[in-house]
Amino acid sequence: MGRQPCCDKLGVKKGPWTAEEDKKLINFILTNGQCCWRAVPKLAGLRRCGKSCRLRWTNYLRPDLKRGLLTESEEQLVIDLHARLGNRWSKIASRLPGRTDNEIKNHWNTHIKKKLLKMGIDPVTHEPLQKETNEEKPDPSPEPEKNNQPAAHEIITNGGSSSTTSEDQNSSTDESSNLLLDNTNIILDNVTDCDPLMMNYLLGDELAAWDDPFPISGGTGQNFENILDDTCSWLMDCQDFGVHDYSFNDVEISNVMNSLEMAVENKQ
DNA sequence: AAGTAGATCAACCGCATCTCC
DNA sequence: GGGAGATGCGGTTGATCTACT
Repeated sequence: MGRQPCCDKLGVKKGPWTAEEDKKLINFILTNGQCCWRAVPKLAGLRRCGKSCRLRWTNYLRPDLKRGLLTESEEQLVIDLHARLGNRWSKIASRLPGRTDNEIKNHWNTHIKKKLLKMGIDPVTHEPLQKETNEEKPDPSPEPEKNNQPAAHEIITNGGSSSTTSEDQNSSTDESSNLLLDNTNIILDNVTDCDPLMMNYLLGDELAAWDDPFPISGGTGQNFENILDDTCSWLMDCQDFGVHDYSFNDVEISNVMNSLEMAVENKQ
């Protein structure tokens, strides 16, 4: 005897979320926190499956999300991380505060991939594309040193002047970590428009708070307070978040504001 | 102004792993 | 320890938007 299925599929709505549904989900999670997603639709009065609710929350409604295109520094970071981690978008996203794996994946496929191809870099291997494209099947054991073009993350992060070679990508984890650190420092040097979250990431050892950015399952809201730092005046800035679109009434907004203020006070 | 093609991105699907019974 | 559901992840789809003809 296992558990009950996540959703019975019957009567479960699909497709784009409406403002009303968003509002219900936001209200529910603000009140109850993230517990078991399977129970969320029922408790929140949504005709959605838990999976869909989780996705909607993590990819779109989460208050700690940044909106808009990735900055140049974020893009550089994505390229660098992708060179090391491959298509592990969630791992990459965990290094970019306020960004979701879906967002990064989309951005990669629509922007970065093209950019790299334009630069003559294979977005999969991060190695320079073989010029002899007439040879569909290159040497099965190509020697990267033959091509003097630097790899993608070198061009992006080091302006192509790095001494990093393709061998580094196959080196030990420690070496990779050091390289990442080096590149991160370079990025840091070049970052001029870095926002606090980005700085937090770049300067901190690990972004502990972002490992579990909104985990109210324990009911303490401890980390929720963390995201209330200067960067997350998300509800205070309702236009950006689009709260008005959800037709919160004054009382609802007031309740949320009070909660936020209390959390801020507790933190101080 | 209308039609078409390409770009974008939210959401879904299916698989892998984790967790619970 | 094994089976089954829950959750998370990556790939893909398709609706919508934008640019171009």
